[in-house]
Amino acid sequence: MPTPKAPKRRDAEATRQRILDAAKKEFARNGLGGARVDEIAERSKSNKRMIYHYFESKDLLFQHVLEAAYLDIRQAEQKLDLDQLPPMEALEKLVRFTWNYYLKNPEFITLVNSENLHRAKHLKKSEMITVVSRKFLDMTKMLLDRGVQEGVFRPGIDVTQLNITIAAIGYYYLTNRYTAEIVYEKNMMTPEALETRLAFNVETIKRLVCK
Amino acid sequence: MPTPKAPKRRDAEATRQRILDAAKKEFARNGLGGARVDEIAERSKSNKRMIYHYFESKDLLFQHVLEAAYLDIRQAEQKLDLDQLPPMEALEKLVRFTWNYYLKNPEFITLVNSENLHRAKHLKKSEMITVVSRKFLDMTKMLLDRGVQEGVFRPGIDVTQLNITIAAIGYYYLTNRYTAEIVYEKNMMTPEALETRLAFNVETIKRLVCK
DNA sequence: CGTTTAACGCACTAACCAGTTACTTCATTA
DNA sequence: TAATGAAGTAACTGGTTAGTGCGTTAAACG
Repeated sequence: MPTPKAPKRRDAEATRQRILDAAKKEFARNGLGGARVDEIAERSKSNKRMIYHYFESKDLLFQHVLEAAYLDIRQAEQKLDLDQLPPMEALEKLVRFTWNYYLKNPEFITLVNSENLHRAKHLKKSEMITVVSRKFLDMTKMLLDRGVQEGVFRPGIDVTQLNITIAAIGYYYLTNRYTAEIVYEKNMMTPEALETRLAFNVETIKRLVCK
Repeated sequence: MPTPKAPKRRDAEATRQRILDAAKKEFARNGLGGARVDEIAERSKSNKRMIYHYFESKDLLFQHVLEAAYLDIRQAEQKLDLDQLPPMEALEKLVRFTWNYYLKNPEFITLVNSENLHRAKHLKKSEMITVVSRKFLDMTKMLLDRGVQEGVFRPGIDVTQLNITIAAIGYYYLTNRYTAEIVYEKNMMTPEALETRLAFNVETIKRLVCK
């Protein structure tokens, strides 16, 4: 008597999620163009037919992955509760959060890079992005205004420029670390190197906003 | 009588250069993976056989393009003559130069992005890079020391961190402008927007180094 | 002028890859 | 329990792409 075949469970939601997870890794590692649908199928322990069943095309799959990534970082930012802290402390918390998020979610950076190589054509189709982005802008605008009102930030700072700068000084360091290690002949990813950079970034932003 | 075929001139160096130029554009536009050798052949008014004759493989062609790009920016930096100016003015000149170089040579950014996606495997093989990078570091180190000695810069600033920050605040703005235009709902590339950003960057760096 | 060298280019191939076809297996529910 | 439709799979296809084989032609040089 043959061993009774273990009845294969079916779980649409779980399969969908496994595909999404595998796609995130593959897209982050190789970019949209370099990513292989076969690889995603294998890594998700599913198969190509299922990918096209749930996501229609490689581009649409990428769009889903990207949307999920943006949603995740914006949601995490909202949980920071910045209005519970004095402005300067809140700002420092935001700088540290941004750095640590990039560090712990390296896929985010590579996905965004890939999307910019494609001139944001996937993000343009997403309605969700506008909503979460506005919330993010509101949050930081509020922080900035509060800092000015309490007299700890100088007036006239543009929220967009500040946000871009906070992102830039962390993002650039991490995404360009491979070429930087050659140019500067240093290991950029030792715990000490990372700590040094974070401290430098906090200093940069504090000096930028202070009176 | 048919028009006699104009005898085709042969110029190895010119052909090589046309291939290199076309490759730079194609790699910058589509990344290493997305670039098409056929497209490079066509745009260079040569053909695929010539590309492989001069450059052996797609990867080696990419390496040549990347080396040329790094050499170009480093040479331009050396021409700034920063030691002819007071430290703070020299630093501002460097910040402005870096921004303008990225702006006028958008290929540079995309090539570097692509190389980092591939973990700098091409740059690792290049001996030239180390030489020009050291010169660049020497130049900025000298500037920083001079500023401290003259009492206009605070002591203890790390050259590498400073250089990375100067690059970051310009580079990030430009490379991520497509997604940024969606997130911030602003046009990032109008003359006014560019001017605003450059002014902000100068301010950021000045505040970072001042006492 | 004849021989050699190197630039040049057509046309091919072997591999690869996004997307599909045709089918089986399982879970739900009438 | 049988009908229905969704989940799941293997093998295939048409088009694309990096890389080549081989022949041609311009220039260099004795």
